[in-house]
Amino acid sequence: MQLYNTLTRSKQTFTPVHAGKVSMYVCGITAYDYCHIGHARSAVVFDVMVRYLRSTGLDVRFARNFTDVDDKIIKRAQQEGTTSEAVSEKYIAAFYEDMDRLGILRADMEPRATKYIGEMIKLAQHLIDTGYAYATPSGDVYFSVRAFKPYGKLSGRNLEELQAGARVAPGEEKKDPLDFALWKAAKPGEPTWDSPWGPGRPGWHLECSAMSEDLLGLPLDIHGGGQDLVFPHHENEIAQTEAASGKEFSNYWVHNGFVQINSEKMSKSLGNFITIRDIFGYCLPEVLRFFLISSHYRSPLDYSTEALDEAEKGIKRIYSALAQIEETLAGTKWSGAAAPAELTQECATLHAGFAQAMEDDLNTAAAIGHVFGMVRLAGRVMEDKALRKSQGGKELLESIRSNFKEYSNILGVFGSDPAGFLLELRDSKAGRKGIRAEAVEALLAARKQARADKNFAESDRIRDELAAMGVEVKDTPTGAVWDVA
RNA sequence: GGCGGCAUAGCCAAGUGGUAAGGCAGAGGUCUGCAAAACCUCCAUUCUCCGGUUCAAAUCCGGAUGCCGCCUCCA
Repeated sequence: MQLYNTLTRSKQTFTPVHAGKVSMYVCGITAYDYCHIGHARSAVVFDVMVRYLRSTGLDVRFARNFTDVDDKIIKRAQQEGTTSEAVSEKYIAAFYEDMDRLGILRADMEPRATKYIGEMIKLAQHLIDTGYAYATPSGDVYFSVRAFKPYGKLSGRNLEELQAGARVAPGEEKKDPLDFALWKAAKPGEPTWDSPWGPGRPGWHLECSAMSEDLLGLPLDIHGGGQDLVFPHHENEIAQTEAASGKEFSNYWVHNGFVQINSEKMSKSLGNFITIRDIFGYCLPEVLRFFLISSHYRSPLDYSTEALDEAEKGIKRIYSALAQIEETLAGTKWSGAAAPAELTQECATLHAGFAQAMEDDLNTAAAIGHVFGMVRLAGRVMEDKALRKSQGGKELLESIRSNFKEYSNILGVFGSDPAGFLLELRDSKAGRKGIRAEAVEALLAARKQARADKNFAESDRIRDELAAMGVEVKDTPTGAVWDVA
């Protein structure tokens, strides 16, 4: 497949180091708060990437870390009068809750920084020994950025540019403002570990270098994360790993675009910060997931409830088709007629189109276009009264159904039981609009009686009353069902 | 100030040299007691603007305008 590589700023054909196997490392969360929609996007993007690579037969080994020692965690622990460990445990548990609901597969390896202190100390010591790092009298260890010549290759910056923006915090003993911390000397009230430089804790960038090499070996095939990690986090990881090993760190660097609110970056300081669980209070998790994959992973994505509503309509249409397919295939009598060749051909073309879109830098937006094509095709088959009862129609619907199975395994959406999902979706919308199911059912019972009495005026009056509540009534051969407009 | 990205219909969104996917909304039709869903048809001679290269440009080049991101923790 073609993958956009931040390192080369171009799409490249993805070729793993070892044929048939892929090593992939994605920077996970710092566990100090509930995950927000940006975390959701990153998680979904790389989840789809793993699922897709696996669907093509590749053996993917996937690692995603948890940062469980960090300034923000320490600060949070102090605010809450608890320990860093308690804070990170709490938010890692919350991460799993949210991500499970979003349909994110567990990574094969989910290392935590605090379990890799020994490896990090070794790596820092090695960098000191080889002249890439130095310890200060107070017990900090810094990486000498100028000692690593390719520094800036990922983010496309030169040292002079960086020099202008660099700054030294009071109390730091950096030899150069560009240098960054590998190890931080202990401060009162912080978690510490013993090291050759005295008690302290690791700097943020070091963990990914230590853990990825230990778990996956060098070079990695793919290293991923949010766009904001390009600089300085990933740049610093490259410096650490490549200086220490003399090897390339990762062949492909993949970064997902931001989620924005009103075309602006979401951030706590702007007060436009939305957590995943906030959104789950509004719509079903699968709606959020569908929204996140409905545009290309590198584009900025503007969040709004209106956008979620639109995603909800889209996924509803897909599930409605799936439900109808199930219903049709539940029939038992089939005539011998074959399906028209052009419909069979269209099915094959759409299916190939889906794969081509995924091959092109994981273009889920284009892929979903083909999914809708498949929905329309199914609709045409079932619309034709003869075709829907024919052997050929049955076979076509079966292959459409099996294609959808494949799409759902790759995209992680529309894999639920269709009828059940549609009911859940209805209840979700009803809850949002304050519609009570019992009230609707009571009116429907009255309408049923009116219809039985051929009192269509009354029947329509009740329909109008329900419509005013935002409830749509559908008459089916097995009785009336309702939905929320 | 330095670096980078984006600009496609009412809205969302693919498309990076061969004559504008898809979704939502909208219009007409089939079906229906009436509806809804579904299906069919229609809905950008045109891709922010101005130049240029080319047989051919939304796509490449130059310029302008607007929006956004990074340069500090950040998915």
